[in-house]
Amino acid sequence: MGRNKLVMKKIEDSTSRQRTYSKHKDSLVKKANELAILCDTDVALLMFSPTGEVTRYSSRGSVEDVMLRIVNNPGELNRGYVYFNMPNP
Amino acid sequence: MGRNKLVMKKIEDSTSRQRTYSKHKDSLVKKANELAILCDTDVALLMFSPTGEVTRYSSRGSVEDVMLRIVNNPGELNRGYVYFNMPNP
DNA sequence: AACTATTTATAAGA
DNA sequence: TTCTTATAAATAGTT
Repeated sequence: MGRNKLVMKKIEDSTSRQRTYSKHKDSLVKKANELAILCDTDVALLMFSPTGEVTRYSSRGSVEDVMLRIVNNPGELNRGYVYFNMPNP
Repeated sequence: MGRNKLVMKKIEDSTSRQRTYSKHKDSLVKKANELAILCDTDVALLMFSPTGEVTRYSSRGSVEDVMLRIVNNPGELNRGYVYFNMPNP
């Protein structure tokens, strides 16, 4: 989006890549938080910048707390969605 | 966004809440995947629907694999961002 | 760090 | 409920 259409591949220029990461990180956390509030749900988000800096968001307690909800309720694992290594659209 | 401005509070009507959850879930996973590809980074996302259904996304391996990157590199924890229970903007 | 043209997401409506 | 569409929101490239 923006001035040009998005091409879904790695941004090769490291400065642009870091800048894009920073923008997208903020909006991803914002949207995760919106979802948690609007729908009154638990959301946990964890990501690494291209330089290895960690960003964590959790709607309730820590990221680990949200994950423990799965550990403590294994049944939930089998009735949700799992996305692994999605291919480019 | 859309026809009206978004009010950042819990959607009280359960049907609307579930419908909004479903849409936002899909776009959140999409954006997490975009970030992972564009910036060549690890992203993990975990959420629960209003009815308890789990959605998990990870750019590499499982959500647990991404989390293990933190466990295995505790130093990273201290130079990132942490968002806990963000208040409404 | 701000701007803005444009793309993308989505709240209501059909 | 699945599709449409008007509008809000995100953002790529620029300054």
